Amino acid sequence: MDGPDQIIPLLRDRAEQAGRWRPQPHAKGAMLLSQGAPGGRLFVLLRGLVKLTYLSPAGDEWIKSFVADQGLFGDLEDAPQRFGAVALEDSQIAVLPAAWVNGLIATDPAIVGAAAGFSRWLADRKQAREEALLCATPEQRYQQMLITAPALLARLPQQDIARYLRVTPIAFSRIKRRLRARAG
Amino acid sequence: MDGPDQIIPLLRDRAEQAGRWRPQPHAKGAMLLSQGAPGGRLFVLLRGLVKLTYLSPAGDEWIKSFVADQGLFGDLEDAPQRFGAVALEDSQIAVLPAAWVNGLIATDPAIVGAAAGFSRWLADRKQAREEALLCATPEQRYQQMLITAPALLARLPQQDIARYLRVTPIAFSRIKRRLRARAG
DNA sequence: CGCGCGCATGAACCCGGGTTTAGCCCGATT
DNA sequence: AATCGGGCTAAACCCGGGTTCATGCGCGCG
Repeated sequence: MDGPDQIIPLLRDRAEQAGRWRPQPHAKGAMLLSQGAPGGRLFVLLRGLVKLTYLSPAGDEWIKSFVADQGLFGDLEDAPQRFGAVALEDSQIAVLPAAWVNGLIATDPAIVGAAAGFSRWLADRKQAREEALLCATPEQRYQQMLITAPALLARLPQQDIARYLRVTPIAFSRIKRRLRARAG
Repeated sequence: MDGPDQIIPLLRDRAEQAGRWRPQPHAKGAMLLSQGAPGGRLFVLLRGLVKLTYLSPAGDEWIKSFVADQGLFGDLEDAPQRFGAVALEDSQIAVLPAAWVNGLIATDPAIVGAAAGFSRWLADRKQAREEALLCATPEQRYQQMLITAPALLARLPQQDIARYLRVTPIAFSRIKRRLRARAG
């Protein structure tokens, strides 16, 4: 189950040949994608950290996932964006039109396999996220994160960790205190 | 965004030609798939109703989704099953080996498009489910279901609706009472 | 240098969901 | 017909998360 590492170099190579490779810097805090805006663009994160967010009807922000260092996000469908994206660190990002990428996936033999592998990897992660949201408490999700993604945790503001665990920052503070009290 | 309706007739046709089409009846309550068992099989539901379930470490069952009347479930990966499946009504189901289906998807030109369409449809539904779990309360999720899937709700036991909304049956009972009190 | 703003945390209170126990209804079994 | 069992609901109690208000800290800006 390979992540985005297989496909990004391929995308970069093909995009460079097509003269479409124009990575751009985005400052910490920049909104890269706003929910509801027209979609159809694939974002290639080359360096930095990004959060993908849902906006609830009540106006609260909840975090779908993070993309760190190297990764892909966006939507290959030409439909309104279902989620937003905000840079949490200064980031380097290239943007590719979904139509062009879809054409590539349909024709380029080397891309096909990498795209399929990335899709499987993504589906697997979504499955795990769904299972965690359904089966685990916020505290259990945090403990899981402590094990599987300690480096990421260190880079994230408490607010965003909380919004990812699906609690308020205050409740997250209490969770940490509970764990401190239990473990020393 | 098409559902499974496009691809099922194609799968049936190809499977019949390969002598692999053997639909079998399963009684209400039958466990079709148990979490952790070897995967690699695609289930084609032709009639009936099935729930897909996660088992939490604590032993509680939570419902990932329902498949009604006509649909596909299972896993095309050859990995341990991430979720279980139980028939909620007497059902008619054909089982196809994932390896064979994957071969079909790789070679049969008519299948390719239908499979891609189904994948998009599935990804879209997963996205919606994730957003609902993150952004909405159990009560809001129930109200949404009342609008979008009233026919399904009528066929489901209260327990399973609750396990899908991610509350206990008792809390679901309270939610319904609250809504009754508010609306008459 | 001091001011202010945002982030993290703490305390107090409320509310909704989990848990336990009990009662009801209905369908199936004997 | 009587009984048993499972599904649904109700009541009482507890706990964890949401909300609000307040404090402290660190950083940047004037």
